[in-house]
Amino acid sequence: MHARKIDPSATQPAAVAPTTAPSLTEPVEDYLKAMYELELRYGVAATSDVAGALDVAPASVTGMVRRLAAQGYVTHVPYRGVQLTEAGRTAALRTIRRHRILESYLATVLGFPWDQVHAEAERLEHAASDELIERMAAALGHPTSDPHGAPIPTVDGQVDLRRHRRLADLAIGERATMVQVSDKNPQLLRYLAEIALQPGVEVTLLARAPFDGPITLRVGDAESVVGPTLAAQVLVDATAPAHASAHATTPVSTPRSTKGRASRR
Amino acid sequence: MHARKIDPSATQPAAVAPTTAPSLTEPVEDYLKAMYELELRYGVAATSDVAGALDVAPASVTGMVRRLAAQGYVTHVPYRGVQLTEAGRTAALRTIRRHRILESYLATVLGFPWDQVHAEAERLEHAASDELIERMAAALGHPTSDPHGAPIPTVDGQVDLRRHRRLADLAIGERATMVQVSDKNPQLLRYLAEIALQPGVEVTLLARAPFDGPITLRVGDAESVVGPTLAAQVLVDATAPAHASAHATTPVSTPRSTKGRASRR
DNA sequence: CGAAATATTTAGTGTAGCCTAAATTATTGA
DNA sequence: TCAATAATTTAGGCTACACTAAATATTTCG
Repeated sequence: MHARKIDPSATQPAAVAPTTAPSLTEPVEDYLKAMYELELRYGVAATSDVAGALDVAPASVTGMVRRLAAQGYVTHVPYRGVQLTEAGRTAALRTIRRHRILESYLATVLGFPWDQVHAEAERLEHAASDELIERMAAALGHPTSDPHGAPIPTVDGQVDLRRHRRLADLAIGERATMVQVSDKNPQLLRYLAEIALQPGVEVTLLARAPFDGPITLRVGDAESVVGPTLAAQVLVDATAPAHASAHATTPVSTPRSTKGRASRR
Repeated sequence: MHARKIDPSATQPAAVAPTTAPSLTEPVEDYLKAMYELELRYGVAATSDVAGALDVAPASVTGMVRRLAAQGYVTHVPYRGVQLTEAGRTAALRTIRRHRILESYLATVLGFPWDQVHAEAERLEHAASDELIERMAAALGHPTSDPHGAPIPTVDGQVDLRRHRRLADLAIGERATMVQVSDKNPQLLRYLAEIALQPGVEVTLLARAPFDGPITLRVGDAESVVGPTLAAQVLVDATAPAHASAHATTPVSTPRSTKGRASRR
């Protein structure tokens, strides 16, 4: 072979893309996860929303965003919010996968009540190795959703992004299957467990009092009356065939260009 | 009630002793654990030994020791080493309990090979809640030793401190039960697994070549020849009655005043 | 015993993340 | 439209934990 011209810009070590996972710090993983979730909901992650989600001062978010942008995990237009890059999204989904598998394992295998698994997974998600996570997933038969019904991203970053209807929006007399609720409010979760309103369960909206009044439900065989705030947080799907637990294999995709999403104020 | 004089030094919040576990940082837990183990072996933890155990510079240890002493976890005589206080020992034993229960759980329930559990437990021990640890312990039937034979401290800080003989020190023809080996050397552990030399197994020392030469063993039904370095790391007990696995209930105690222990150089 | 070797501590730095207060930019509504 | 309000960033600090280099104490050994 003959000599080749060498691009001088290539003589420096050139920041080779690491083939191994770069091992992010705990705060970094938390920021990326929070930003992913905000971006999913609002199209963009606002500084104050991130601050609220992580319970830190807005100024701290600005500082972290600077670091994350320098490392290529986010793009940032000052005063305009943050968007994850591909690398950022990948990292966020990895953390979310760990979190949800941990939640599932803690609830299913170790018998944790479903209102406690979030807090526990929140800490373990930063410490568990990939091997541990995959062993847990295998022990569970590779679940596709966590105890609260949230979809578990695959190892290669695919997530079920289907949106669900809110229980609050059912028509009177309409029947549906409860599919999901946020894992972040233990009191709410305890109450839902009490009235047996959990993923996979059949619900019928029996009545809705006017002026945002209480909503009467049939849950399984029992009746419950709940407030509109609760009903807005519970997601449901039109009642499908039979099998109640894990979602069957269904269309799945990664959120690509999110541009042109609804902005929010 | 009448007016009282107020001690001005008491007007600041006064650093009330926390009744809940103070939640130590990860580095602090690591330092205390390392110091506990060094103190057990040598009576006192030398700065350079701590540095070696944690793979940090000696100067970093001095800095941390200052902080730990200020918080009451250790006492420090400059140039003379460190001793854990009661609080320090309690914290260290808590971390060690977590570590060993995690190792047991990972090996027994999740099928991790015994040479991998140390590294995994090393990270999880800082993140797992007490509740998780106790649920794991319960799932295992409250084991008293980990996969490498190390005794698991009880919740209230009791540990089995019995010393064991080294395999290397058996007399020729003597038979014993393998009881323990350090969890820190994966290669050694893989090799021991290969020759089936694991806790609970019967060993007989068949021959010892002179000048620190190789040692011939019968392990179960097979014969193996091992070096003296390996044989010095494996701990054994005079072969007892029958049951091979976990130690039965046996005298247990906390290391109290360790003063007057052998100093080491 | 005293010099060389070894262990330890001090001094001076650096980085990641967090904070508050003050400045700046964007948004809203009268 | 523009002033008030809200959101964001800048400026300046702080703490924990690490490092290197230099100073000091201890131990060992000729």
